[in-house]
Amino acid sequence: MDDSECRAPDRLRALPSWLLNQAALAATRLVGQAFAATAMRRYHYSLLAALDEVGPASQADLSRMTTIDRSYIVATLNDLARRRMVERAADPSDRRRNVVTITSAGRRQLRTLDRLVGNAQDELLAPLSTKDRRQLIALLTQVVDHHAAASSATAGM
Amino acid sequence: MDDSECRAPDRLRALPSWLLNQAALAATRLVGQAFAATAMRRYHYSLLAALDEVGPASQADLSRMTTIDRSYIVATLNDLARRRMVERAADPSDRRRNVVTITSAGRRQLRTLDRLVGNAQDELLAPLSTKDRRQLIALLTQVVDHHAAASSATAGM
DNA sequence: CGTATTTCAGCTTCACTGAAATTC
DNA sequence: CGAATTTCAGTGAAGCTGAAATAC
Repeated sequence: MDDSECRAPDRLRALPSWLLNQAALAATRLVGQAFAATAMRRYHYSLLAALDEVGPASQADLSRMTTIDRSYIVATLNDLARRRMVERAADPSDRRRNVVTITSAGRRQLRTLDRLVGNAQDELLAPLSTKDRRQLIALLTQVVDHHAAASSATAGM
Repeated sequence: MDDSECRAPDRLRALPSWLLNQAALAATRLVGQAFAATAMRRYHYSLLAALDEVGPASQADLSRMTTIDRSYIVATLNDLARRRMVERAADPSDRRRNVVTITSAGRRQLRTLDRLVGNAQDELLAPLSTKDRRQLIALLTQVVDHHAAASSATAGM
């Protein structure tokens, strides 16, 4: 039983879309393992990080910032509110909106998650040099920004 | 309504795992749109490509090659067999195994999908120069191979 | 009026687990 | 006996749609 069946076909290995999906899968697994002990998932982290960085925000804004679907925002904020990591209040200036605010417990949890996420990034990029890591980040950022701009343009039509 | 809510927080934008997930999402969307008219999904393509490249194979081998879960291999091959794009036969030398073979209809479909996938790659990497595309592929390949080796090592324990 | 926000219900893809039946 | 293969049942995360209620 050699490893001839263990390497992906070159047809797939040459595809950027396949490579991206495989790499993203590895990333998701590593972050998931790092978070396992905290009973938090990536979406919890994304929302806490966004709220910590931009301050109180509406759920629609959070959805646009993080690209997390509006329906998943609701469910994830329910989790975070139950654990007293965020607070929801009606926006007095626009009563359709909720103003979501991170609590000090949320900030404390965020610091823990920051550390766990950082370790997972190191594992993820273990085979790359510091220079290669920067290069990968720069290339991915170009791709992501390009398609974020494209999708927000089509969303407005 | 400026775009202050439309850009992801720097905390997330700096994370390789976040960038990979966002880029993989764009890739999945583009390939999905390209395949929409064919009623085929990415997994159908992966299996057809693998069978075309390595010849007849067992389902377990296909699973290891493509990293598609064994249970999903069954379902996807059912689809492909119903459309006469693959054939399943018992392996006379090991009656636990099925030998899966691509048909000429499968090869014909594969050529169509190859073209659609190629176009999607071009859209995906549109913001990058030819040199940058090669660089991105090389970096992703290093990451993917590293974690493929790691997971096949732990799988054997 | 149309549009935006929150929320809920539901659908699909897909990663993963467990277990049964069969064969090696 | 243990181990591998195929298959099925089921779980959960996550992307996406549609619609209702409310407010702008």
